[in-house]
Amino acid sequence: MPDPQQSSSSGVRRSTRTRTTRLATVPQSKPEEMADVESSELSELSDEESSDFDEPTHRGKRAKLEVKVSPKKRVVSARRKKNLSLLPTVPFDVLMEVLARLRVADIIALSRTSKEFRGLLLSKRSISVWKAALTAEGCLECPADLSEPEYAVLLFGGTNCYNCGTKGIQRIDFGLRRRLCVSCMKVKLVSEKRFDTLFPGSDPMLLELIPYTHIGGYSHGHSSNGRFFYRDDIVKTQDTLKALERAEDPKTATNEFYKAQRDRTWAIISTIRKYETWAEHTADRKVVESKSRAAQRWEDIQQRFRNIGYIDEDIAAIKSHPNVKSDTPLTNQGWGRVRARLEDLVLEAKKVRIDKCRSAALSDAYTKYMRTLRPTQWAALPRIRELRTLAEVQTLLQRDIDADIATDEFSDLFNDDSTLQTWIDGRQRYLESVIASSEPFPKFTGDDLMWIL
DNA sequence: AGGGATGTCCAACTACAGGA
DNA sequence: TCCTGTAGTTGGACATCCCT
Repeated sequence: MPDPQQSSSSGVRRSTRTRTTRLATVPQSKPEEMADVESSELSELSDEESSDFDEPTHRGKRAKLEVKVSPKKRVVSARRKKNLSLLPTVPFDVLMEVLARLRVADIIALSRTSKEFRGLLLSKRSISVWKAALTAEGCLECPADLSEPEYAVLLFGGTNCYNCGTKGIQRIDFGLRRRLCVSCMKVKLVSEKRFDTLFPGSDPMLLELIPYTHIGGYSHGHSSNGRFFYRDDIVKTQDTLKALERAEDPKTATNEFYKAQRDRTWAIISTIRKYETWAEHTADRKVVESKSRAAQRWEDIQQRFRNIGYIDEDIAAIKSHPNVKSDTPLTNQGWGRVRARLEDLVLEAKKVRIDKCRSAALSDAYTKYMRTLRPTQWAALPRIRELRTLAEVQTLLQRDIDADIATDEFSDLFNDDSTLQTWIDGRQRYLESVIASSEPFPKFTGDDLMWIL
């Protein structure tokens, strides 16, 4: 069977590692057991026309949660409830209209809220709700081997590993119809090369009945030429074949099973690329939308700072701050939370900028003053670094950052002789004291000089 | 020996739980 | 509702293994 998954340039480790497809998913986490239970429950849609309850999965645990409530109290509490618990009692047609307007992730979340909703949403008569939501989300048509709820859960049902429940698995393996974490891929995927070793005595033709992926557990997303099968799929298929051997007409039953499974596998494998491309485009769109929201947030934050008197040059200091880079739209409440933290940084940037400006103005004024003197007088003058230590200069530099300082004020520092003269006198006294306290120069002999040289 | 598959390391990124 | 810390994934680069 030709492999539609393989690119034409097979034989080379593809540089194009399969891209991560980040789709909108239900934010709440879902433990492994839930995934399994849900998977099995979703595998067959309920034929019930009403929203009958499913049997509790863990009777023991559920029993503890049951609280006996008198009928009277129940009525009172129901009236007081302001949650969604009464929603299933809304006329069916109305409810379907409402549900059909929800996002897929919301419908999944709703189906997980209660047995009533689960029963209702997994019943066949709710299919239109799922279809409408999937279409509104721009999804491709539901694959024949999946029900709409299964398809929805695969795309939007959370980023948990289908095997262990590990969160954050962004990549959907459309061949395996699962999300799998790296650890589970290492354990659960069977390379066709190792099939003989791991399943000794099994017919290799068995693999033609099972969908597969080209991304193994150790490939870090690299697509290889080999086929990787999900171990449980192999075991399940083996078990089915064994069961068929006990059928009335084993040969016919087995042949029919082979044909149906081959067709199903072919249908899956031949459409993988299509679904992957869709997922990539969706992920790209999500990134673009996220960037757009982040840009808007940045603009909003800048505007808020401008409104309270800061300039863009200072505001730019916070552009890379995590609170700014977020793509969450800026609300008044959000602004209230982040303002103090960000304003500290903007203020710090403003102080640095003002200090630089004043230092430059000081330097300019000093240079102009020095040019009024003879170069021989410069040696006695303080350097810029020393100048900044003078009390008069510090007073000027540390004036309130919102206060303007005229250029003349710096010039006046030097035009007033007392400022610099005080420093020069102090310097002179210091040098005289150093000379007075130092040892007289030793008298070197010729040998000493030779040694020094 | 060559080339593909597998494995390691690490920085960057992301989702999410828990706290405020 | 938002922020923060953390755990885990992703993906690039490179090393090593293994098959032909």
